[in-house]
Amino acid sequence: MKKNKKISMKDISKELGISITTISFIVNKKAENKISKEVIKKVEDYIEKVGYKPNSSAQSLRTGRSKTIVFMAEDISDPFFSAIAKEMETIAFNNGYKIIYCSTENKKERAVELLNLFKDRQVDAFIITPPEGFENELRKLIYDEQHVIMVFDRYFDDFKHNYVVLENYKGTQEATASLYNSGKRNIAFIGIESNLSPLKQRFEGYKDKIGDYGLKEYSLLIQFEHIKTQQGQNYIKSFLETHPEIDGILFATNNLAISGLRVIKNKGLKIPEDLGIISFDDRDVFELFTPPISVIAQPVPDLAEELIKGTLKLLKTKSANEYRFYQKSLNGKLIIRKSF
Amino acid sequence: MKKNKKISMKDISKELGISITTISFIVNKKAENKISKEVIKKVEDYIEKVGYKPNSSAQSLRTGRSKTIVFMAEDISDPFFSAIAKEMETIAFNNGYKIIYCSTENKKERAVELLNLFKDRQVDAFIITPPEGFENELRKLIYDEQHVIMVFDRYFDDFKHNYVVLENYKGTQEATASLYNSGKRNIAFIGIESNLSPLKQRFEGYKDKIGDYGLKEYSLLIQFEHIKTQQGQNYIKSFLETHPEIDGILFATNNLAISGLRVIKNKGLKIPEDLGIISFDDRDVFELFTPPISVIAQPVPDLAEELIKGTLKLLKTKSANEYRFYQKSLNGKLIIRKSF
DNA sequence: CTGAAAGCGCTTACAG
DNA sequence: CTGAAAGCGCTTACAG
Repeated sequence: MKKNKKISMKDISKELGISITTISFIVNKKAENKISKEVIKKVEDYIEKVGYKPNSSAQSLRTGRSKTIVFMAEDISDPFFSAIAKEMETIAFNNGYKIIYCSTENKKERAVELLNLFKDRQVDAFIITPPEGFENELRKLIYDEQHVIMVFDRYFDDFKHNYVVLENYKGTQEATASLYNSGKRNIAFIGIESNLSPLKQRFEGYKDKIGDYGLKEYSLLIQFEHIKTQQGQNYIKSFLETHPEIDGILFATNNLAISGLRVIKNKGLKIPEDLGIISFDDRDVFELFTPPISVIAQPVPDLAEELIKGTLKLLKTKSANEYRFYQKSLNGKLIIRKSF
Repeated sequence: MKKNKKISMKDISKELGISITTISFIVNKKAENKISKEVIKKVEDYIEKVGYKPNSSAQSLRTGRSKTIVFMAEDISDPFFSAIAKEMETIAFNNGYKIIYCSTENKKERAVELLNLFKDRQVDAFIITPPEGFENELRKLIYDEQHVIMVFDRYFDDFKHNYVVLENYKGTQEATASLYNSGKRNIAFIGIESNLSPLKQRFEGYKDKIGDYGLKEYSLLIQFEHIKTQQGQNYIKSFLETHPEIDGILFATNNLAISGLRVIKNKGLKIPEDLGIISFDDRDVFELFTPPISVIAQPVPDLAEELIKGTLKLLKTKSANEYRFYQKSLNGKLIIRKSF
């Protein structure tokens, strides 16, 4: 079946009459000051010629490191997470790491299942967007010290961990302020019912700002599973109908805004005349919408870079036994278009 | 560092006084008719209790199979490919396979690089969207018979291979017909300059249909790297300006349509009055656009299912030495909205 | 029905 | 500067 049998160190050793040890050192670039220049050259040339690649399973078995990172996204098909995945890819590969992806769908059970699937499977690091209720599993995972754990998009207060997140509180403060500055005085917040840090902080940012202005608070929190459903749209619709005075809406996530925009279109409401709109996260659809929707954009390339570079750094320092927490919080970027 | 050392078969063997062989059979469900019920029970209970998981590197090293599939997408951050990735995920995991992703960006050099990165690294299968000019590498890869190779989204005529693709020719025929039936008589095709099968066939479908109607052909082919750029938009703009009689446009891909819609918006052209529009591939933005854009949607869940199930099937039959080509061609779905 | 043993392809401590 | 050898944790042909 396998036509050309793969070549191993043993084969090279026999062919060149050089010990496996020496070859291993050369392959792993640990030959400096140990092996003579001629031998190195000879081996490297031969490796080049036959296209030898070390067997990674054997390496992993021997070293306990697999050069594999699991990216446990909330949903790999979400534009935000897939953009992050794309950005991380090249940096990971350039450092000899491969990335396995999976999606928790923000469900604790699913996350636990996935974790069990990968936990003992020779994975070096996890980049995780933990769903609600995942604290204990996460804490255990960190405590075990078997893997590097990098938490993304959210974090927990009750224990220390590595994370890369956004300044969500600041983001909605700014967003609320810009709606206010355009003259809106009945500004609503449409968010998600959740204890996850970004969702809570986005709500807080709005509430505090509204408080500063002495305005009335209007808020609708939708359950995660209804964000993209007709049910979710119905909630938004009746929310708007019970509060016809609302003249501005801040959507806490892009998917929420998309559901909201469907409702607004169906009701024939005019943006920005009837309603000023701003959303978290940028997407093509916001720019192409009529009128274009203002957003607080997340700095995807920066987030991705922090995530993967941080993880790789921890992977290195961990084996050197110098462990420090990696915690980054980046600012969102307000992009004003024509929606208020 | 590692707090709780992992348990191995040897540990279980010592603990229970049962040979490693027996334990291996039980773990691999090959114990039936070989090992007594009591021993099986005893071992299984112990495994359950201590949460033993076999070391996958050791398994891979021994068997030569890694239970890993590489998904070499054109671009994992593209909504189409990330949706496919998401759909494949669960089925793969349920069958004990993990998926590593990467993006070729439709560049041959990048694809070759990625291939070299993974080729000898104990990967069982590749699901590939090959870029243009990748035929020879692909052919070699298939000929080597080291991996299962499943080609996605496009195929090559000059050699036989497994693939899952769309009926692109039919798709643009239908699209052209529906533009015609709405009264448009100067229908243009905006596509990509490429020899890749879907791109060629989409163009062919349009040309043949236009020929059937005895209409004049208008076409603009843009290079892959300009699809999302300002340059690409400039091409579209001047194309429309040199042919002001054009009253309908068929866009060959979603990204092309998005660039086109930007141009149309900027020029203040009215859809559907001035221009009827239809695009390949569905996206949120088309539904939310004013007016909503008609599309030929690809059946993402079906494509993904065929892809991963086909790959898993080949992975099984290959080891059983019964090799047949897996070739599927699915129909797109015309979704009529308000854009003509 | 069960077990001893070889070997997959590496890395690395040790010896010289 | 170089090599012999142990061992990572499995699977599987072979023996009984």
